[in-house]
Amino acid sequence: MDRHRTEKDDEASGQGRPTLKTLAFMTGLGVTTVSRALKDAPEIGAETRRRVQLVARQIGYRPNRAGVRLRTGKTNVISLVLNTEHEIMSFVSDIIYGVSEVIADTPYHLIVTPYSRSQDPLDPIRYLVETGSADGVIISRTQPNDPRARYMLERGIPFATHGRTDMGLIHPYHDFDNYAFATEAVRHLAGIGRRRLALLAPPVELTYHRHALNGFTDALSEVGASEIPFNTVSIDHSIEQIRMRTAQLMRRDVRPDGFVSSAAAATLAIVAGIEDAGLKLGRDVDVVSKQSSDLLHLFRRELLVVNEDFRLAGAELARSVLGWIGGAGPGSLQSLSVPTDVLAYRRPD
Amino acid sequence: MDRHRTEKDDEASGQGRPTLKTLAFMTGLGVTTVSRALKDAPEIGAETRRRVQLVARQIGYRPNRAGVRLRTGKTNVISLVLNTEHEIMSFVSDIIYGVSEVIADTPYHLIVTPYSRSQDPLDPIRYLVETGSADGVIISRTQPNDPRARYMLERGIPFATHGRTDMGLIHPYHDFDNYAFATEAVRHLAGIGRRRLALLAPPVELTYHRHALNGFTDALSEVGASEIPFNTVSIDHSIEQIRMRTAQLMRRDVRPDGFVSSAAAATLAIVAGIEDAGLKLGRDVDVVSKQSSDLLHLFRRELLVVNEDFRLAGAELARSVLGWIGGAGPGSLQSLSVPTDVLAYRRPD
DNA sequence: GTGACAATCTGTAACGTTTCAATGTATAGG
DNA sequence: CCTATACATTGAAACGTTACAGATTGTCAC
Repeated sequence: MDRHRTEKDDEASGQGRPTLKTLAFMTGLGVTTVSRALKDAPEIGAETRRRVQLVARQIGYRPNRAGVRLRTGKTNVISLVLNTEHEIMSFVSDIIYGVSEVIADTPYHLIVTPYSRSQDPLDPIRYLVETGSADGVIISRTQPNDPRARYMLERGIPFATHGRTDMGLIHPYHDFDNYAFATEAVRHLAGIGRRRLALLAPPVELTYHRHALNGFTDALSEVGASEIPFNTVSIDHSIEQIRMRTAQLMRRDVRPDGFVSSAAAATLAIVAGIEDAGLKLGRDVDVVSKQSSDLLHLFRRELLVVNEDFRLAGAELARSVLGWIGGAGPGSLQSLSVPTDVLAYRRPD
Repeated sequence: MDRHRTEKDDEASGQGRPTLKTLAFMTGLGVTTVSRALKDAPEIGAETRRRVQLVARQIGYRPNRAGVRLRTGKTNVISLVLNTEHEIMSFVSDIIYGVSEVIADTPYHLIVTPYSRSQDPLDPIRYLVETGSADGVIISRTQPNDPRARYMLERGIPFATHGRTDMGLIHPYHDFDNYAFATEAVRHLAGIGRRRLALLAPPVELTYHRHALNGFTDALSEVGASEIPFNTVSIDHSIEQIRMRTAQLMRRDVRPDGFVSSAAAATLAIVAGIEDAGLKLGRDVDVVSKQSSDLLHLFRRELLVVNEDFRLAGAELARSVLGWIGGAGPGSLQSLSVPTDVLAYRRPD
């Protein structure tokens, strides 16, 4: 009764997911032929090919990922590597959605590989590469001299970075033009009469700190305004810290009459700090801020905003990785997203 | 020269990732023994076991996922199924981080499976189940009669829902107690003298719409306040729509003097609408809002907030799915998160 | 009619793992 | 001394796929 079922070639094969064997049985062909027919190999007769593909579609055949992966080493996986503590909130979901959009009609799956502040950022990358868990990787918080990018270049695994590196090595990236953002912001502030400007920059270790800073200082000298140093905090600091430092700064004799802020959440803190010091936004001081969703104008109408589209970034990053996997040259997979103009509040219609 | 390499048993095996074969060769044992030794099977000698495990650790052996998956059907994957359009922003990242935290020291990977508004929400679930792509699934936007939960229960695939169902079927879930939130919110508003309250509820199709609504109305009659209907919009509507409707409502003769808002982003819109109508928060009207990160008080100090911890939700959901996969009873894997008190603004120290 | 050649199709092996059914080796009981 | 019994270890097969080397046709030139 409990003899183990031995029907060697399970001709019935009505049970479970269809496999190549199922298709082979149904079409009366060999497994190899079916496999090749499905991928349009040239040595398969045109009619056979059509027949196989028809049957496959009818019964809803889907290649078994484990089978493919074991045989070929191809995982059909893109890994998005994220820092669990730093990444700004809406950022993450938008990037994910952007990536999803692009890989939706490919066989790729998106896996999220997190790492915490305490860890070496290289750890998750090493894991992915050593275990061969992904065909391509997307990283953020890119540094000028980024060990992760270097490591993956050495190992020859396709990846794309959110933000640029500066190591003289070529790899795909997508970046927001933070230099342009900062210059435009400064010009705008100068245009409305602001003369003493402060920059809330990204943390120094990230590449775009320099971009923002260079844009800021270049534009300062262009318009003849002066900088009020504000580099004891970055957008990575807590809301409370930024708020406190801003308030301190605003209580000084020589205080800024304009801010450039590299992140929306930080802007909330800046404004709070300004108001803590008893000053008023739009009268005593103006703030230009990046934002990734259209919320800052609800917060304070006086804010000046520039939009950064993270969903687009996600999509571009995914396209880049897929492109590299597909054999395109890494140098041709780099893109820079141009900031919108500085936008003042507009009453909704 | 280009003869294909035939060294059948690659005794050298110094190349590439170590496999069971590598370990077998190094220890002089059979592949089977090694496999069993690594998983502490009882019929393996104690010393052999130690020896194998030592060597495995030394050379950094990691089981090949594709091999395991092909042989056993176990994917070691948890899938988080997300709606690409509706999910509120910070929501997603926090959930992901919560899940990550829990699966960090398990062999599980997290894959994100998105679906768009246009799609049948059942589509991604069907895909996952049919292709056997995950050992467990997490879904959100749970409905009272949820086809996805029903489907997965039928197929016997472990899952957990963010939010409860109401079909008389038992499955793991994590939920925020929105009934308690709404009652507390109403009580608080009543406590500061508010008498005509409006509720900005979740969309009707989601289970927690009822929870919030019931809590709201129950507490209304308890405190003897009255409801100003505000059900032409839900938190799923756009910022602009909520803002407009709020403004309309606030211009009526009989207008609310208190709001209960089920989402932070929506609250920004409500406040904007209130101010569009020329009224002042804290004087003409008070608003109690849920929030998932501590930003609303920066927005307007007069806001009253209740915190919902999505990271916790993610962690609980992950624990539930893993528990079910591990054989625990689905009924024992349900949890409800109790709201904080209603919090007024407190000046930072 | 024979050989050459192209056009199609097919069996075998392998990827790394686990399960099944043995195999071998001591130990103890008779 | 033989046999039962437990213990430790093992090879073979299978999961679904693809690469490789053949195998089977039919066609055509001579």
